[in-house]
This record gives sequence, structure tokens and C-alpha cells, in this order.
Amino acid sequence: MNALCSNTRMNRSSTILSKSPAEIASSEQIGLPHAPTFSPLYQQIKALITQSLEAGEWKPGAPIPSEVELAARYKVSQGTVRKAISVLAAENLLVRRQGKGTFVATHSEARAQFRFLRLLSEEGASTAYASHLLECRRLRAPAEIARPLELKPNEPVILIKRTLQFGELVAVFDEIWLPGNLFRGLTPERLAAYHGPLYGLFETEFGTRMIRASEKIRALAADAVVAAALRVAPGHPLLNVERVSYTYGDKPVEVRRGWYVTDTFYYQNDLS
Amino acid sequence: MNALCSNTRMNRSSTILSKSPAEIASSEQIGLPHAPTFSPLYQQIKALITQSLEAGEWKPGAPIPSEVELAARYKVSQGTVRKAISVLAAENLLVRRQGKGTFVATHSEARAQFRFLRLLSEEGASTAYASHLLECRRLRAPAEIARPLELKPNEPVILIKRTLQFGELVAVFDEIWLPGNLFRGLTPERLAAYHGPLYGLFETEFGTRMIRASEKIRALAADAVVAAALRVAPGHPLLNVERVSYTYGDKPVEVRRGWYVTDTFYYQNDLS
DNA sequence: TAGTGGTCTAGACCACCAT
DNA sequence: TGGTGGTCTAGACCACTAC
Repeated sequence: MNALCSNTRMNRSSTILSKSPAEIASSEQIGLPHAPTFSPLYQQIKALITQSLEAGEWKPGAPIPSEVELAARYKVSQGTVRKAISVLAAENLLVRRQGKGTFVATHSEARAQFRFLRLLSEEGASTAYASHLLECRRLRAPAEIARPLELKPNEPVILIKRTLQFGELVAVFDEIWLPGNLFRGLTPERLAAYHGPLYGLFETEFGTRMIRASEKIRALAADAVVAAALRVAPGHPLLNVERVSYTYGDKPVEVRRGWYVTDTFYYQNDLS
Repeated sequence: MNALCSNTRMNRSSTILSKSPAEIASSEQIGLPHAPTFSPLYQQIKALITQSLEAGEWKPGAPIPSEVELAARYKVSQGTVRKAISVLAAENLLVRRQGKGTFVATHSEARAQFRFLRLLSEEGASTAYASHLLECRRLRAPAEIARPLELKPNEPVILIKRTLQFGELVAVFDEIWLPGNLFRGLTPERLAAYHGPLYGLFETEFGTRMIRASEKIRALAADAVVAAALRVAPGHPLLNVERVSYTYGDKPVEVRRGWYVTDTFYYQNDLS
């Protein structure tokens, strides 16, 4: 029935977890013949670790238990735990440091700063920037925002408008939309007082960690409002970046529309 | 001295390869104290497999020897070969198919078609397109092309100009620069006769396989020439994509400048 | 049925880091 | 010195694909 049935070695079939992996593996179709739904042990362990991350059992930046400890906890071999952790590290949820331990990844780190901001100066350097808050208010979600956030129309959302300034140059204008219910204590004062990457604030103060994002990039002419914010002429060509960010379980938790001035900066992308 | 000295188990120190891994590992600094230059066995195996790929021992689309065979050939355990192959598969150089074997990745495959063309229609579909050759000639490399291709100024290069048409819409204008010495038999006739992805042609006919690429993306206004090719008004906002593609050993082998009409298409990018 | 890649284990040893 | 992650092995068994 469940995935573990095919694992016949004694220590396999006797696997007992606080939350049984059988419970996880069997949650998929039951009556379909010839649909094996085989789930490797390490993927089940990975799911358990992800649950602990999502539940906040280990905080961003903090170490998780050692591989030996986790192997004992889940009653599997160290190698199986290693494989699960390796996948999570490849997905940027965990960071392994030889000799020290495995840590929960965090956006409040120099390393991760530019993982979600691919704007580089002409010399190829990731430049420091300053954020300027223009607006932050709560409103009811318009349809085109509610849809990607998987909210009902008119549910509360937070709208943040800001610019990013690199040296003298205002290069980015952002409209950031967040589900109001997930970010209850987010006020203009709170935002203005915070310095650092927004995603760092979100994960430490609101328990919402951005895992991945998907961007749609276009070129368009600046309208009057955006042109004023970016100090360019209306009609100036701008890079338009529409991002949807996701947290655990592929749940969308942010819509971000950015307008980039790419006269002396460019959006960097590596294909591999 | 070399990296294998630290591997003391008998079957480790007795490792003998047709091309000794010691030779590879020892090619780095010798006199520097406290600089270990430890190179895991699987990375040395990976380098050997890469050499065979580069030398064309196994052709694109063809299977490489089984893990057991490679383990015997390199006199290491199957697990070590597995790890080396896993890394190469993660880098898209190999493709593993359970029950069938491991195959050399190829651009002449539906799977790989849109790995290097991230242009999607508004509905999110990767649409079929037709390529129209505008120009193909040999000339001496201008400085701004010679530099990224790591050629001497005035070395021969091939310049290809083309458009890509999605249904009725001409959405892409490309300028493609290739090292003349690597693509000797590349003629306009040859190009016009070929239908399919260019990178497929390059790997099957010229033995040059594109491994990865790096793109710089900007928004700019269409100039007269590009506007005419794309059937838009001069000044129309266009996405400008400057790509450098690399083959084995991070050797640059293509510079590509693209101009995309993003009124009904967009450039898709996933951050993770 | 035979061969492939995929999973899992157990144990040994290494490199790195803190103390 | 002891603990962490990293490498490597040997062997068993499983899932998938072909013949």
C-alpha cells in the first residue's frame, strides 16, 4: 500500500517516526492500479525536515541537529539523512559548513543578498544600495493581484512602494504586494526603521521565508509616475520585472513589480 | 605531494588510471605550505569523464558506458563513479535514464530546446518559431567582439543575423558572432538548409557544444535598423540580451546580441 | 531474464573547525 | 581532542527498461 512496503529489509519496515513516513507516502492515490507512487526514504526524511523548518523548530541562521542525531531521530542511516540534507542544501533551504554543522539558510546574510536582486553595475559589481520608502498602506486586493497571490478578491493586502538608489543613481522603482493576513504588524514606521534586505525582515519578524521566485521580464516605456520616481523622461525604456515569490509548499506570498533603469546597470542571468 | 597521498586505504593508493589522477591533482601549486589542494576522487573521475566528452569519445545523444564499466575502467567503486556522474548530470552535460543508461546531453532534443531561449508567450507557453536568415558572412573581429571571445583583434569571425518569428509576430532579432577558426565550414547555404536549434547544428557539425551562457539584459529604444527588422517603430522599447556562451573549460565560443519585442512575449527567469 | 540506474546501509577514514 | 560534514567502499536490494 504505502511506499515503505517495498522496502523489505527489517530496519526499513520497522521505521517508526513521530510522524510516520507511511502517512506521508500513502497520501497519494489509492485505487489507481499500476501507479506505484514509490517515494524514496530520503525524500520522506526531506519532507520531515522541511516540516520542522516550516514550523520554525530551527530558526534562520541557527544550526540544525547533526546528521548522526537526525539519523537516530528518524531511525535511518546517516547516509539517508545526508542525501535528504543535500537536496535541501541544493534548494538553498539549508547551508552546510564542513566541520561546523548544517544551518538554516537566511536572507540576512551577505551571501544571499543578491540572490534575488540580479542588478549589476556596468563593471559587473553588485553595488551597495539605499532603499527609500515612498508609500506603505493596506487596501483590498485588486483582481490582478489577488489572482497570483491566490487570495479572494477584496482580501486585505499591503502595498509598498519604494526606490533603490545606487550611489547617486535611482535605478529601481518597486511596487510590493503582500497578503495582509500574513504581515499583520507591518507598518510604515516598522519598515522605515528597518535597514537591510526586506526578505530578512520578513523571515525574522513575520516568520515568512521566501524560497523561490519566478520573474517575467519585459521592456517598456516609462509612464509619468514611474518616470518621476526614477528621475527619467517619460517614455524612457525601462526593464519591467514582474515577480511572484513563494514560500514553503509553493505558496505565493509576494507579488513584486519592478521598473529598472538599465542605462548603466544590467540584469544578470546565467543559463546552465 | 599529490592529492591521493592522503588517501591511505590500499585500494586508494593503488589507483591507477590510463591518465593518472595524480597527474591532475598535482598540477596545482607545489611549494605553497598549508595549501592542501585536496581533490576528492570523484572530482578527478569527473574530470576524466569530461575529457572523454570533450574529445568526442561519446557522441551527443549516445550512451556512455555503464557505471559498473566505468568503475572497472577507473578502478574505483561504483559509488564514486555515481557521484561524478551525478555532478555532470546536474550540470546538464549528461542525462540519466533509469533502466536505460546515462547519455550525453544534446541540444537536438525537445527537452533542451528552450533552455537557452527563455521567451514565452503571454499564456506562458513556449511557442514554436521559424528562423529567418538575414545575413551570414566572415569578417575580422571588431575589438568589442574579440575581447569577450578571447580572440586577437582582427582574427576571423562569422557574423550571423537572423530573426525569429512566432506565428505572425517577428519577436527576435539576433546578431550571432562565432570564432571563424572553430566554424570553418559554416556557410550561408549550410545555415539556410538547416532547420532546428542552432546549437544542435554546432554540436553535430562542428563539434562545439555550448555548456553554459551568461546574459546581460537591458531595456533600450529600437534604432532604425533593428526596428525595421522587427517591424516596430524606431524608439520602441526592446529587451536587449547580450549573451556569451561557453564550451568545455569555460572557453567562450559565441557572442550573441538579441533584441526582443516584449509586447506579447516575456523573458522568463526563475530565482531559487 | 538480464542489465541499467536508484536507494539504503554500515563502517572506515579524511578534512575542517572549535576547544 | 572531539565533533562536524565529506569521501569512499562493498554489498544488498529495488525500480525501470529492454529483449
